[in-house]
Amino acid sequence: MDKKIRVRFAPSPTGYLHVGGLRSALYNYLFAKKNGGNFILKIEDTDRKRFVEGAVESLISSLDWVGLNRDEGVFLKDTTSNLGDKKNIESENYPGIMEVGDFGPYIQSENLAMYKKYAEDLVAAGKAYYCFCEQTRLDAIKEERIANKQAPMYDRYCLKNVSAEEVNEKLKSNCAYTIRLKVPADEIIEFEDLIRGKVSINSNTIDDQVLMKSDGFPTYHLANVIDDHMMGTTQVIRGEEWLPSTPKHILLYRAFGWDIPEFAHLPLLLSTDKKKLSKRMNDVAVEDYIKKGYLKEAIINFVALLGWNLGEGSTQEVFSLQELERVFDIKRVHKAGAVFDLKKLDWLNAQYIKKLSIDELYQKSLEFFAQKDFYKSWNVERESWSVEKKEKYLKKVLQIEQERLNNLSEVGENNQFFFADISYDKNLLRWKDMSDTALQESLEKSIAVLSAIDESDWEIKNIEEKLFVAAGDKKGDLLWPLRVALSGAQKSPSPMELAWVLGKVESLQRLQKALA
RNA sequence: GCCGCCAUCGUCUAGCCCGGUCAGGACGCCAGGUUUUCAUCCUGGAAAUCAGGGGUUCGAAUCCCCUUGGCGGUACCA
Repeated sequence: MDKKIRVRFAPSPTGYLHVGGLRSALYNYLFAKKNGGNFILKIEDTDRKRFVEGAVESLISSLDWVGLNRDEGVFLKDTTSNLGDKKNIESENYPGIMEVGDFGPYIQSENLAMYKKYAEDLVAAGKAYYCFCEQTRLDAIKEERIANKQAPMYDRYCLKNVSAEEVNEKLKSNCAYTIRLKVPADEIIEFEDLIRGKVSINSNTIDDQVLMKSDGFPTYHLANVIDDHMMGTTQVIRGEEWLPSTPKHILLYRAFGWDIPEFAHLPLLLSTDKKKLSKRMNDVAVEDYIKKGYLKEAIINFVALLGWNLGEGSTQEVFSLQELERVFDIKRVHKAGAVFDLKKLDWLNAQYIKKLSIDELYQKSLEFFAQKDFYKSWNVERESWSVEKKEKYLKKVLQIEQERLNNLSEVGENNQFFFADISYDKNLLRWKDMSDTALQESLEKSIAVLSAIDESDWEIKNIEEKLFVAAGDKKGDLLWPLRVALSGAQKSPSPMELAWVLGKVESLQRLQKALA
């Protein structure tokens, strides 16, 4: 019987969650769900130089927003209520962060003593050694090796020249030290990657990796292996940048005598210049996409498709998270890197916006309306309106805009005539080479038609019907001037839609103005 | 430099394992249509000599070898 599947997403708090990280998280999550396993979030914060204040919280809230729920690991304090009676303790190092589950700590900086102990065990077993070399010496040998066209590796000076007594003395006198892995020579290290198949590397090309830094923190390699083992991680699913260091990790698992998890290395996400997507470039933080008004469904769907597809002749491209949980197969993940191209995201987002109910669209749009100046002044000018009346009006606007929106931040943007008085060149009212009198007649006809419709019958269908009857086969003659009179714009939704949103009174007023 | 990974339309990709459809789909782009404009929607189109070269084979995107290119790693960063 196989062990219960346990996978984890393990970001470093060096900034916001970016799309590459989101994809790693998503694939881990999907793998867990598909296989009835646990999805865990741990934090790899062993590098205090690159630590960014608030990054842990930001990482978690992005993950939460997108809906990748964890079974264990690190949570924001106010989101732990639905986790049942799992062990639940407050983080030592991060206020407001909770660690939930039986395999903690889930934050590496809270586990320092353990890493140190295991590193020392390795030394005692002769599989690692103390190194007292200073950075200047390290830099020098590196330079020399590069000059000689050799791989810039550590020369094992401390292993060969420092005796056990000397080590003890230096340790006693508080000399700065690191602990290095003693990498065996002439060994072919081989492993089966879930995505790439067999990968092998000669141990001679692996440096004696530092396991414990002189500041008392473990390096990624040591900490990662130890807590993955402690957490019972069964599959390590991570970015391709880790592929070359996997043999080091395997060596460590072996040195400890532990079971080696399976590995899956995801292809990199590339920017349009085909370079690894970097945080330096804009538009990589999940938060940015949230702010721009992308729906989580679209982001998830898009990211899932970057390097994965259903296959088996299927051409399906629109997937819900729930669907992905059922059909995701890590074996179908691509090997090649994928360029992160926004065009398809926009299209997907538009698809998901169209699926929203008006209530949902309204709820999601409010915060974006609130940022718009045209909305703010409209809101002030309508202070006599009840909250319900405003809501009703906005929902009408949204109903018209729904099929025109690529993202929520565009809301109202292209239809500001719904919110403000309009001004336009009177010539715009003219349909083709219509004469002045024809234009006047057209506008008067519209006024007559709209006036005759009762407020209670003020529906798009009905308005349209009446207008079409009045227009006969010369629709442009009636509809174009009406549309411009209502919108003041060259491009806009149809006149019936405009009239419907604006209401009878305002529509008639705008028509009168056009006539004047 | 050294080590490793990868390679099908502009982009995401199907097909490759088990050789044999004009190399299929989607986004984007172009054109036309859908009871005025915009959007939606529909239809059609351009778009990859399957990185290149050599094999194997009656036949290769698919199997083998070489080359090239791209990317990643080469830290007391992750």
